[in-house]
Amino acid sequence: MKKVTINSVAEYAGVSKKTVSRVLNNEPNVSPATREKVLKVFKELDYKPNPIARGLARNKSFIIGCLYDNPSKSYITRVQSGALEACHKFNYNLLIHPCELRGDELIHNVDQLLTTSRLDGLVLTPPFSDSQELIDFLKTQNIPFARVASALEDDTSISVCSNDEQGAYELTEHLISLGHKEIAFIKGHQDHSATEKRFSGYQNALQNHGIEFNEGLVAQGNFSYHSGADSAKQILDLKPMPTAVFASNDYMAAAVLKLATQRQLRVPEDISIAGFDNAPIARHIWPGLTTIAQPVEEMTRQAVEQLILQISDPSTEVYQKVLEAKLITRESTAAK
Amino acid sequence: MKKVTINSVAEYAGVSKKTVSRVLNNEPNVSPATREKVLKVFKELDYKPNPIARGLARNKSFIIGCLYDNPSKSYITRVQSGALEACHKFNYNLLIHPCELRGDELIHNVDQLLTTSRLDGLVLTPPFSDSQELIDFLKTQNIPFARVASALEDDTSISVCSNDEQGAYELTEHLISLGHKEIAFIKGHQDHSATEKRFSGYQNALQNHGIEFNEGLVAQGNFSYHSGADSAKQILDLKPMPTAVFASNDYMAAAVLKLATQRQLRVPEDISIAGFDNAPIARHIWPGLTTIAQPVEEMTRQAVEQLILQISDPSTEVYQKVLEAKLITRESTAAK
DNA sequence: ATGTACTTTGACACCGGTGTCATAATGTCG
DNA sequence: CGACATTATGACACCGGTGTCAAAGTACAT
Repeated sequence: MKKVTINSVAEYAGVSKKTVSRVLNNEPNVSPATREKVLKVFKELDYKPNPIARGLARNKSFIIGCLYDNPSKSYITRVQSGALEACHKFNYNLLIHPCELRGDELIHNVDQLLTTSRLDGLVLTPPFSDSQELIDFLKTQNIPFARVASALEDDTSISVCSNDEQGAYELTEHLISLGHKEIAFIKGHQDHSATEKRFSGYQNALQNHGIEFNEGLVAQGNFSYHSGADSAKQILDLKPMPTAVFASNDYMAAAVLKLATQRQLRVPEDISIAGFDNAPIARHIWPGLTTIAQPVEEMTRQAVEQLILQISDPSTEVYQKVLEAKLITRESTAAK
Repeated sequence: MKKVTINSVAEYAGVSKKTVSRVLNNEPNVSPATREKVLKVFKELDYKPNPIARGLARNKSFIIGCLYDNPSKSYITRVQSGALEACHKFNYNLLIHPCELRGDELIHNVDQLLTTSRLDGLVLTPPFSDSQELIDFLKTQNIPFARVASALEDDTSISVCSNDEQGAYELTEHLISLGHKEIAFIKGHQDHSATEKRFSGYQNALQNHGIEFNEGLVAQGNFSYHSGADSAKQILDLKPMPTAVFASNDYMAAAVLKLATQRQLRVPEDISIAGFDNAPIARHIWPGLTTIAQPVEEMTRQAVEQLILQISDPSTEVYQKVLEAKLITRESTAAK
């Protein structure tokens, strides 16, 4: 089985390789008869253009990179799944690149990635989507990128996020409507912009319902299950114990639930617990977690799709979108 | 900032591009003085070879593809993490490709992937690592591949797996040693070879301890949480109810735990529950799940590393390895 | 028939590397 | 010191596409 290249196709069809290239790329100025003829040869020889050769000629790789540093595996797989969907639609491929936000090496690390892989663009997921330093670097390097779930104000770069603040507001309101007044809150990782958004949604809801904010009910987590366990201990040890806990993500909420159960507390009778994200674990435990569903796949899908459009036509208008988050009530919250 | 290519380096160093290429690839027949000189220019100009051009010349892409179709997100991220580790070590990249095992399109789908992406090799994860059809296809296409966690007997292709049967045996023995005799079992997905391995480990342990195998205690799952929930219902409805449940993975075990808790059963006092895989969820719920830890990252890391060695030198001996699985006891199992 | 504008086509250089082979430089030994 | 083997180097084609530009073909108006 010999290799089928543009040359063999051209020879077989009796035209020049340039004409074959024209047909391949749907360029104008090919007579219908010629086009037909070449297309037939494509079929006969089962010709598939070599993306590497094309990449060399066009100085493109047709590969999008996805940067992440996130403790939540389910978040990452959801991100990947949305990104892949968009990539496949445009015949791009996805290269995944976990790396650490902290440390001076970030820029160097990304630089390395770019020069060794010749990526056409980057999708930044939290916490990278909030790193001003990284964004500035990418701009100087002229690398197209899109931000997912970023709170940074920058209308010169693509951004798709969901309304974290509103989601947190609704969830808090839900707890308040159930009669809760002492609602503890576990914050997320300091480097993630979502952390402040969710926190202020919580604060605003309290305020608008005439409940005084109490600093003592707030614990600092970092989105990891482990940090949730530490915060849970801190909160459940409070006297009096709050009647509800709102954790900034489901993993931390699961940790609260675990400790509460260990201490023989009944959930939700003795204490209500809520999370954020609607991660799989939220419905895999008992009681299921009341939470906020974020459209992670959809955010990433749109971000990557826009990124690819931007790459193929840099004059495309910069896309900025805020998607809605949705309250999901399960068994972990109940009236006081 | 101009582009630095092999040509500019050659010109700047006053040598031919071929000599630069020699230095780049550590080829012999370059005088130490010349090599030194060229290396210095590399540094001065901050030269990075273009992998696409190299790929075209060598007919290589330096990309490994990873095929998966697995309901467990944590399994997938663990696979990816091991694969990435090996890829980065050899300056390869990883392309992820979720696809469906079922359907006639599998071969076509993979064929498509290969021709459009020019992958240098494929890592097959369950259930693909057990698909004889796919393996035969890859062999005819002469595509290097490595199997992860496959039970298929084929000493002509790279394989790294863990000892599922022994793990299941040990876990069952653990339950028996706690005094359990009615141990229910939830099987995994029929397409996964691990399913039969784990099942026979369970059966063998029963037999060696003089406990009669009872078909009625076996439920058919498919590794998904949902199937675990169905099986849980079936098992907890049995009269008399078994005193222990061994699910073929942690997600299904978590589903059993959830239903048991919903029914006010105390775990492990009323019923012991065990899983397999040591997925994150095993320690995120209460009580924590007794389970078998599989070295997923390590399996994949070794598989990909060997795959790359195989690619760079096809005469490399075919690597086949079985890693050990390890019993992890937590709170979900106790004496009867 | 001729001029003009537009469409179609192909020759050829180029992207940035690698492989082949001829040639130049150097080393070895009688 | 000359004959020969060995090492170092570069010229050039090639991988499989795309971009540029000139030339050939076609349509239409005058």
